[in-house]
Amino acid sequence: MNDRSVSSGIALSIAAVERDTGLAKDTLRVWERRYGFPSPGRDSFGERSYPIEQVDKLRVIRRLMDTGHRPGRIISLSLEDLHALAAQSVDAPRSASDLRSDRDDLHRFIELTKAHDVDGLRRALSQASVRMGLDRFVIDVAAPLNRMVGEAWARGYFEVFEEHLYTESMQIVLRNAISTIPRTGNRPRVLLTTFPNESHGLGLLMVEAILSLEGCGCLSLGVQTPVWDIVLAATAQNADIVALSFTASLGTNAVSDGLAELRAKLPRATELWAGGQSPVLARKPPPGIQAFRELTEIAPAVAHWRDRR
Amino acid sequence: MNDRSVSSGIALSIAAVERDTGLAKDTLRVWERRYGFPSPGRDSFGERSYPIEQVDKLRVIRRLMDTGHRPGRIISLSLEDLHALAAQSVDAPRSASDLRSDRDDLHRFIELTKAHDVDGLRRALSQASVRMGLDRFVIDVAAPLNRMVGEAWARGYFEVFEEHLYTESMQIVLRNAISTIPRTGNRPRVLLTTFPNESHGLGLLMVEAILSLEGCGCLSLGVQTPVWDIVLAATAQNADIVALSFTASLGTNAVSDGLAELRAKLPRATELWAGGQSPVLARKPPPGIQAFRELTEIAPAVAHWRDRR
DNA sequence: GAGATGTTTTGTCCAGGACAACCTCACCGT
DNA sequence: ACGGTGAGGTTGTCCTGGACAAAACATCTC
Repeated sequence: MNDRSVSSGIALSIAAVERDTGLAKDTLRVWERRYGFPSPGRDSFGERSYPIEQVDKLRVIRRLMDTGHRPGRIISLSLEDLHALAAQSVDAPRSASDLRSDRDDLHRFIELTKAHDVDGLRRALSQASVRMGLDRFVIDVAAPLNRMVGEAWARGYFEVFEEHLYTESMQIVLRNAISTIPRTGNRPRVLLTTFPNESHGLGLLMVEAILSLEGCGCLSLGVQTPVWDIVLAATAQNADIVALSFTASLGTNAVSDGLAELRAKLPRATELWAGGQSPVLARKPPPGIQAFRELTEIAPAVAHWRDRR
Repeated sequence: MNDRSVSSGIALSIAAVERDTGLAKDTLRVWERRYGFPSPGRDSFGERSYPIEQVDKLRVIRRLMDTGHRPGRIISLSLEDLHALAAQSVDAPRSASDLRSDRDDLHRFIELTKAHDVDGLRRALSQASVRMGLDRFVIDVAAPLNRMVGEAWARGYFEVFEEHLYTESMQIVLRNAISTIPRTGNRPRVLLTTFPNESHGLGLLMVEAILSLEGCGCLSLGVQTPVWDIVLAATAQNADIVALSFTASLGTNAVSDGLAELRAKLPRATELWAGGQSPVLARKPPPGIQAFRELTEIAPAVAHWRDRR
């Protein structure tokens, strides 16, 4: 309705910052009030005008919060300190399952992405998937690679667009692989989707790959399905299981509220499976919902479901 | 942070309504103040609690606004009147290019979607694409079908999840078809993406199909790339053209602001192409930006680009 | 009819206050 | 040593009511 957010290269409106950082307008204002950061200038209409450097810092803070940090503690740190913090929290949990050799292997893909060699990346991923088999590829390559890419971004090594290059390539490879799996259409029938505001579809594809290999009848609605429509779809398709995928980008409460709402509206007999990086799932699995921390838990869960029939 | 939006089946919090309708919280409050609708109840904390029927009506209003209606004029109409209005604005512009026989053909796909026969739909689309050739398929089937599906939803004929079923199937078919086109990697090199908050990737795929058939070197970043990262990617990839796709869902100002910002940051030599349903593109093509109303304009534009070299 | 000029409509921004849920941590009893 | 409990700090989201620029529309003039 106006051009408040035009920000010709130098500064952004509050709406543009919300768009680029994922932080709500209310949150941006209250941080300014409480912590003194961000400290936007004002344009000729008296409205906030955020310098690009502050927006960059906000993005890094947002990312660190996704990994468990709290704003009050980190908001006053310098950009360098924040990057150091990101690198440090990455190094810490490197343990058992991440063997050195695996990581070195995976680094190849990271470097291909960094070199912007999309064709090479796609070919390498595709080859790996064929060589290892889709299930091992998803669990041993796709999943850890996703994490590494996220970490690379947090450390400032990757730009957002490089993350997009990777995501797009991985999606294409996964979709391709899935389409070669013969559709048995067997039970359990699984409906796959994400909540609104959760636009990350990679997790969905990984789950779909594993479930399809297990011989489940998968139907993906793609991303961002409103709760009520998930219910309608599950009923219409007579789904045995509704599977949702989350990243940390979706707010904690959006996850727990949405799950509770969905559980309430879904028929008793329909199971609700939730997986992904959201902290909610790690801590307290809400009642009536099966939370997955690892992709490896899926196959046993399917077997268990079949046992119960 | 709390469970305000839990809304156990009966009513939604303002955040949930924003999520499900795409109307900003501020807008919801100001409509209530001005028009008396929506008129949410209050929960035990004194916070707005929107009955599900009002949310449904809001969604329809939102959709009608995308097609040119103004809230003040339609907000007091009943749901039936709104549906009638939707059906009417659909019938009106049915003219030249939409021949009767074509539409009957396309109705087959609509009915397959309505029957939730995903496999059948996917097969039928795939066959059509092979039979007609990808370029004609995109222009004569995919594009009008998209419009028909949107209209079917506005009329209340489709649920959101049925739209998702259609979208997902069409995406799979298009991706499949695109992957069979030999990658020449020739000029012009085109970078494809959408702005943040524009999560609809179908338009992108249709454009990618046409451009690839024309022998362009396409690179898609997927949806929702921040402006600054589009610039970085275009520079890194040495793109000749940046192509953006819009639906009417992205706010008018978000489109024009974003385009202006992007144009300012992009190198002069890089062309900026924008296409889709956004009203902004129809009315006034902003300076330095090439606006496309129809997919058929793309091929000549590519030819024209090559002429200039 | 085309263009200039007023008027209404509409979305977004603002300030500053409130509060429930969450997190942290010191304290206590076993 | 350790699990539980409660006080207090932290944090995101919601609230009210006001303001204003841009867009859309209506009206008048040549």
